[in-house]
Amino acid sequence: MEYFYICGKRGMASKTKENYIKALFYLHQKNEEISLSDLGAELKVSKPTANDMVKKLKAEGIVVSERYKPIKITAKGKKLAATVIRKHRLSEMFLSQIMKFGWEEVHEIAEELEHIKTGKLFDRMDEILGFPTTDPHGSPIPDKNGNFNKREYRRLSEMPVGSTLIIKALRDSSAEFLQYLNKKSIKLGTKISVEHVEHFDGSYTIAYNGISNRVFGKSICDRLLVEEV
Amino acid sequence: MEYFYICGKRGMASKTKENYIKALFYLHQKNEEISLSDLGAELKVSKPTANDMVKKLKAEGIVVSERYKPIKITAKGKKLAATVIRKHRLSEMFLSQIMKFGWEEVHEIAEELEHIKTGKLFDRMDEILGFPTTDPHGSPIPDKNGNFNKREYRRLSEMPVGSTLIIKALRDSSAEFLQYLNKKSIKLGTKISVEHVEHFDGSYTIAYNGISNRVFGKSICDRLLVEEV
DNA sequence: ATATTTTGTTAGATTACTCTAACTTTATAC
DNA sequence: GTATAAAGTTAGAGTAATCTAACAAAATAT
Ligand SMILES: [Mn+2]
Ligand SMILES: [Mn+2]
Ligand SMILES: [Mn+2]
Ligand SMILES: [Mn+2]
Repeated sequence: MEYFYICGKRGMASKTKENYIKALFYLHQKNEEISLSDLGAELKVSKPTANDMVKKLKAEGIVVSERYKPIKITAKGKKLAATVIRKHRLSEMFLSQIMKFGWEEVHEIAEELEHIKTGKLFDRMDEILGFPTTDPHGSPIPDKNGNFNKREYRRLSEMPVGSTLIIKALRDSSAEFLQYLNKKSIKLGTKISVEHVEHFDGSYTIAYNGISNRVFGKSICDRLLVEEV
Repeated sequence: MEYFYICGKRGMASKTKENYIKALFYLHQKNEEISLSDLGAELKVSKPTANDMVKKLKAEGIVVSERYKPIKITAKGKKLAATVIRKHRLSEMFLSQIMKFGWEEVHEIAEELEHIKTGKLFDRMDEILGFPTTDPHGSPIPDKNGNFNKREYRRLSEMPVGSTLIIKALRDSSAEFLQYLNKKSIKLGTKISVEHVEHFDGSYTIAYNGISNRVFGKSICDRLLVEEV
């Protein structure tokens, strides 16, 4: 006998599905075509598990996929992803600006908040925050229609000696990296000037906050997104 | 082959279990001994479903139960319930005071927020709110050790003619009742005086907000908790 | 004291999500 | 071009939460 299994309203994506959709969206940004292995790795699940879910998402029109072929996210999938990412980033901004959490603390909490169904919670956050366009790590907050107003920033590691720059966003928002930046007093908006580039190892010598001669390795400069003043 | 199925950290109650624990706590407040039928009804699940969960909760020391005997919640169960209720009521207070939601809107959102694992979210709410002791409906917020500072208010329906009272809490926090109170401009803290009691049907004629001769039926007066001025 | 109703239990099944082990297909390397 | 490696699939199974149908025990009513 059939009965309806209710996880919230009918047709609504579960927390698990939402996490898959988000992962698919992030992977698609790096590479149009998504592999099952990457999807599994991203979500820390086995390939058969990821495969099963891809079949379900395919049936719902969220991805297209054929046997042995890479997965592609559909327009519907991207829109769903955007609504979850919107909830995530508005939450991070709210936690940071209104509740005074550090930018290294907000992601973990937002990872849970993003699955809350009641949309007006996020609309109210949006309103209280004054309709922000970026999250505390400089990533864009999609609008209610799922459109990202994506700014194309350059990596600090690409910029020449003599540049005067502002830190606009991060390519890594892990708590570890953010704690490192805290220690170095680097924030979004910090103005820096490139004093020297060591071409041998890609390290940068920069000045900021009135102090010069500060050295950062290539891997750090690769993670910092900047804009010319 | 056995493996660990992780829903959050090991030993942590799932969202479903938390809802059972909360329901058990509420039922225990009305009646020390809890029936499976009541538990099922409260959570809108079948008796076998409730029965299965009770067996699991028993194995975890959250309830005591024997075949065909009523269920009792243990001290451990009460403490767990209190932490969920604390999250719920702090959330309601935050949504109401800081995010300016109506008291009729907060319960639904808090029902989801209460399951968020990250404790510091609620500690920060507590701090921002100035360590409140009651929620927007006048119910006590348990402290971090699970202690309720329960005030024993009287029902308006028990009070005699001539009483001067303040509305302190509600015995029903459904959106429908709260919307009714909104329409009648009744809030927590509203000062009323009992002008007449119709013993035939239990209806009350009261004055408040400078207007007298306002009639409320018994079922309404039964839901309002008051304190003498 | 028996009949009826309520309450609780058992059995069998479904959905969602996950795993490991074994296999197949496709890609890469030499 | 075959050998090896990587990626994807299938099969079988487990946990958590839920259901219905059928039955058993306890409480209530007559
Ligand atoms: Mn984040
Ligand atoms: Mn998440
Ligand atoms: Mn509530
Ligand atoms: Mn809940």
